[in-house]
Amino acid sequence: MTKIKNMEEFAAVSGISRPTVSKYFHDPESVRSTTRARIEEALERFDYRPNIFAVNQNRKLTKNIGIVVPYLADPFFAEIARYLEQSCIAAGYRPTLFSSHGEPELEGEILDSLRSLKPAGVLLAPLGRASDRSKIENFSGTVPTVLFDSNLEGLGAAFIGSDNYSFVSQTVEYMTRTGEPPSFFEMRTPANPNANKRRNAYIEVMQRLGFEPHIIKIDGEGWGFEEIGRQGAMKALEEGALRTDSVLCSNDRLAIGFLAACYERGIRVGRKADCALRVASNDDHPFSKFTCPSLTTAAHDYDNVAARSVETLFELVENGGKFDKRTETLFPARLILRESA
Amino acid sequence: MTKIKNMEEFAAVSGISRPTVSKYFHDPESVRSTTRARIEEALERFDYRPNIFAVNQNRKLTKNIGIVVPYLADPFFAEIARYLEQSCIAAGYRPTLFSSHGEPELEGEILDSLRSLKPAGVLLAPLGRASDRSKIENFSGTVPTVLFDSNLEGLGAAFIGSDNYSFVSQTVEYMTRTGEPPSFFEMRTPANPNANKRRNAYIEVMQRLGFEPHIIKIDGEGWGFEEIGRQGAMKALEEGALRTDSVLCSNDRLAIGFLAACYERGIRVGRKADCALRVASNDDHPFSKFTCPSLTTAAHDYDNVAARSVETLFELVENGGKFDKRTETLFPARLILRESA
DNA sequence: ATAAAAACTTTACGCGCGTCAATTTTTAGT
DNA sequence: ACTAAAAATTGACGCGCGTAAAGTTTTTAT
Repeated sequence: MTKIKNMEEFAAVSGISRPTVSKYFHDPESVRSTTRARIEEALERFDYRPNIFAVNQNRKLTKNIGIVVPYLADPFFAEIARYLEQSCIAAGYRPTLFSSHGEPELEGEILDSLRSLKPAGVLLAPLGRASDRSKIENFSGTVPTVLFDSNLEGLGAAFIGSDNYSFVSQTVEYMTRTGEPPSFFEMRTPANPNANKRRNAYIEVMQRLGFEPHIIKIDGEGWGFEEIGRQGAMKALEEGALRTDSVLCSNDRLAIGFLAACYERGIRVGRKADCALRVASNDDHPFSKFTCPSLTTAAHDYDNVAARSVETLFELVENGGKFDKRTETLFPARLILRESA
Repeated sequence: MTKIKNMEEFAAVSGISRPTVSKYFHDPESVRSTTRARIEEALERFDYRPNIFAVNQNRKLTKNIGIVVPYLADPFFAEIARYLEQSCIAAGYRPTLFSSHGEPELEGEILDSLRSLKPAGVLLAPLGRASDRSKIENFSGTVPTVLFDSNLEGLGAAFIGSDNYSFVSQTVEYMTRTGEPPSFFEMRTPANPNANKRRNAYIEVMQRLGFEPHIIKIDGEGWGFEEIGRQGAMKALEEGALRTDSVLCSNDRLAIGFLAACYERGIRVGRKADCALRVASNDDHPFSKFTCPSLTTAAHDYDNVAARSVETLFELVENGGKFDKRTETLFPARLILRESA
């Protein structure tokens, strides 16, 4: 079996001219079926693959897609990244995964190095408040960009995410229907814009239901939400900051910390009679099934968010990188009843 | 400010010849300091970056490095990947992160697409038992490869990981010293070779200490360890499979499931007097601090494993991709005492 | 100051493939 | 079977940069 060095040689052994072979690799459907058969048969025998660097150098538009998430150590983002990756591959693109690791500077550097990859498009879940708006604006002006998970108003060609109102209204309504109205437990300066939407939704829903909103704001910076939640909960429990026996955490990672604090202090959490506190939350984090007690939460529509994100990006790419107007697509949550509330 | 299209133009505005500019980008130290100053001054004014595809097409050795982990939704791997990424960047390389997502076929596809990236080297944490040995053997014969976390005997130019004996001996010795000897809780057919080493270490240590080993093997396939651990624990607790009040789990993710099962069944876990069971584990998973109770475990030496892995890879690359003989470097564990045991 | 070494410039080729224009072959349609 | 349309071939150029050879300038050392 001779080694095939380049497309020239491969064209020779397959009996097809190089330009036609090139066309085949660009789009197999673009050549006659008999030709395609001959190329694919040669492909079986010689396992040649076009030099990816030469291809990308010459194509005006590459098949590269960048996927950027804010914090990969959060399994939520790892899961969604997985789905996005697979969808891109299935569509014939080459995804590359990046994590900002919670650092705004790194997010900027990623966008820089992404630019030099000349990607056909980018799926970007920004850090949020900490993001360099102007940098992202500049970037998405050059590269077709779809934002997901975390919305930065007006940035990117489209945004796909979850409807935070749907999350909070379901959890609040459930808790008020089955017991006392919840306090809202969140970080004082949340990194993520979803947090603000959730707080506002909490206030609105509580008022609509005729209850007075009560928000517990805890200190802490960074992306170590579990620890922040744990310490914040310790403090809140010590100070008796809860008005009722119900708490709604802004997100599951805070709730994980909250439950850990309750356990440490010997407070039984759950909806059973012998429990002193009910805790619910939002996100349906992969671990929320394994907390003690298991966490009642509102689940993202993972699949739809991810699927719609890639769909939108592909539309954007095929549309030349521009949409007439920026769209925002929000998917509702699904309430997951477990033991904690 | 004129747009710089290529190195030719950049060389012109910087007043240096293109070959010298090319040399600069390959290694800034390789040009005279006055020359370097002029280039860097021009760089300030024009922010030009060499076309990465053209560079990689022509260089015999790229600056690309592949990082492959078996399961990115496990925060342990996300964390180690983060460290590896940053070390590579600091050394002037361009890392690309891949996850096999627990699927052997995907691991193979990643190696294929990695090959076409012509990487200078690859840091590979294989799936383990499910990996296609011959494929990895073939790959590491072509591409300088360092294995980490999960050892496949004889494969890759080197292996860097943790000393499983150190993990288990510390946890077993601690548990026997402070209470009854533990049973060992593990999957019947573990995906990871570390699991086998841990079981053997458990048997050895127990015998050395004069206790009879007792292993509880649970069913389950795949990478959803928490759920496997939870169900296995439910079954084991129902059947009264525990010989003593102590359990050592093969890894933290199983332990997370175990603790969830205990909580569901109302079994108090911990080292206090009112507790019925002690549970310890291995890995120091990022979440293990927030379990209920918090998990006593043996921690990987994350930093050293990661640092040594990249160091070894760089040595390998500088050594032309071959070592005289394959080395295995193991780092000992550090016992983390928390509440569960 | 002078010779040798080091660094730079000029010129030129090649990498592997995209793409175009002109030509030839194959397919499809009445 | 004849013609127009579709597809493939041939030949050639260019992408942006690595790299080598030969000549020129600058630096280092005696």
